[in-house]
Amino acid sequence: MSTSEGRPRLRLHEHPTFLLAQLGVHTTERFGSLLAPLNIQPRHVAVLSTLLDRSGISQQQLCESLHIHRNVMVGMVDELERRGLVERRRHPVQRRAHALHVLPAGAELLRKAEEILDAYEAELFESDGSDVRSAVLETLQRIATRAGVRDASQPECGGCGAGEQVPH
Amino acid sequence: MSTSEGRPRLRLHEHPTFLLAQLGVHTTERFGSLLAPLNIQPRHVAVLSTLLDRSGISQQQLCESLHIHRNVMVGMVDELERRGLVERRRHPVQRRAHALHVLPAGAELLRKAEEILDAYEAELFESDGSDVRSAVLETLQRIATRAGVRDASQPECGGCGAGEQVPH
DNA sequence: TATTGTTATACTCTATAACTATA
DNA sequence: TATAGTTATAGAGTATAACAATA
Repeated sequence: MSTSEGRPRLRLHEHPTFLLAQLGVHTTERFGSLLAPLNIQPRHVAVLSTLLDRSGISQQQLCESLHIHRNVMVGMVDELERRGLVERRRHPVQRRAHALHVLPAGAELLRKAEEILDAYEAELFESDGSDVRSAVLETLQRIATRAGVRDASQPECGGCGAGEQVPH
Repeated sequence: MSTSEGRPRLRLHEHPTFLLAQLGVHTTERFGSLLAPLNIQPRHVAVLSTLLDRSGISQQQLCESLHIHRNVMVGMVDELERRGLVERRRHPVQRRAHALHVLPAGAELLRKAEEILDAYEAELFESDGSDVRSAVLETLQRIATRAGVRDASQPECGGCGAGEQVPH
């Protein structure tokens, strides 16, 4: 009963929690629509991008980076491998692990996807200068760090843009 | 082949699209955990908050505000009504519509939920002053407007914080 | 015993459609 | 015919568990 009449109730869009939730769903959905011609989803972009940055990592490492569960990752890598975009190779030291590599077709597809992503984000920031964009990015990264999301400056931290949860 | 070697590839967390997606999922999950003792979810907070602001609206109007489909809303209102938190009354002019109202128990539960939400958002913004917080909020609202989310300044625009999609 | 990858099953959520009653 | 609400069914996605191979 401490704040029962002092300050007026906030509407949903005055709460960053709800704004972030709605923005996250909306941008993912929109980016997914823009990716449709390439026949991939945002999560595949996350996988390809991570693998291109850190070639040869295991599925397990990939799972930890993207917060996608092992069971789900199997199917995703299956599909990407079937389409000739990535490849499972023998791991140099751990024989029970696979070493994942992006194939040329995968790198080319990623390049096209990133063009689409860049265009979409340019649309998001419209007439804003690069200073505003970097300020917003920095703010989001800071909130992410505070929210408990792994340090956004670390290369092993990724976002899949699809909201998958790891079972516990 | 325009940008194939000029600028280096951006990591996932340098893309606001992926940051927003991950933040949206994370904050919703975290807020949901904090709400667990009240036995409700973020979407229920959105419903109660909207109904308290606009008492007597129909289910259809509530659906449009929160971007939740009619079919899903039936079950949500059923549950809230069963728990004595909201009530379906006769609509004064449209006999085929229901007029939704928050009951005292629902208002009390919402008050507790908003205390939890305020505490969580204070944690998100830690040592930041109210000026930083309002700047971030304004930025998010501006991006939301640009992204095509309905004008965040309009009272009939809400976010459910759960990512439900309306079938098309 | 713990880890990596895989498979199978059950469950949750949601998309689609169809229905009733009002207008 | 169109709208508000409801119900039922099927499908997509995911959690849980269990398994084989390796360490």
